[in-house]
Amino acid sequence: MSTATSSVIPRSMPTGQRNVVRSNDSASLWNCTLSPGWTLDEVQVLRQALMKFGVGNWMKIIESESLPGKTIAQMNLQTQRMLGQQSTAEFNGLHIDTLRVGELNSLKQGKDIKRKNNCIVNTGGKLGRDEVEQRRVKHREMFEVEESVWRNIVLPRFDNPLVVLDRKRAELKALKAELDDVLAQLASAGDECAVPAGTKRARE
DNA sequence: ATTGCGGATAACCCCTACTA
DNA sequence: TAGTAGGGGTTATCCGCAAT
Repeated sequence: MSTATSSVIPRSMPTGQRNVVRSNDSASLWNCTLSPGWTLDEVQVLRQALMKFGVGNWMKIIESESLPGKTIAQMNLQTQRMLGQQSTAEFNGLHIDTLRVGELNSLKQGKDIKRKNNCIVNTGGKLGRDEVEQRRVKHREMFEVEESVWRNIVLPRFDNPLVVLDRKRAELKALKAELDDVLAQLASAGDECAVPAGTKRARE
């Protein structure tokens, strides 16, 4: 079979020669289902949340209930992916568009640029507090969006699936109790209406 | 031309140590 | 306690190549 092309783009390799689906490609996450972890919508919500609350303010994002079920660790990892670098401290508290930083990081080349999963990782020693602060000031000048913009960002709110599950369990428990009550009433009513066996047989 | 296999690579997430 | 940095395991996907 000639190499079949498809509009489906592999998520795991967004660029390159192999962005086609061949007949012998297995049914897999990228051509059948969403990958586990993050959906595109969730990534966009996180991007908006970081812009609104600032990088690193995970508790505010959790309290906003815009990303139910996501842990701080998951959000931090996804932020690293969007920024294109592992170290996020230098963006802490900044209201930035993380994908804009990520685009610039993706263009960086050089022998001192070490990447892991497309994220630039630290190769030198850990940055000192002063250097982190210097970088933060620089990033604020370069990337921070205007306050009037991030203040007006409205995040979607979703029910926490765990809360919904608990609510449904409580509902189920109440319904079972109600059912038991009704059955007990029926049994009680049945006893009261019960016709002596002999009488019934005589009527038949 | 098509199919199947297997090594290489990427994506995702967990875990732990550490810091403030 | 919250957050950061980094290592590493698991799984999916890519892609070359041999066989049919």
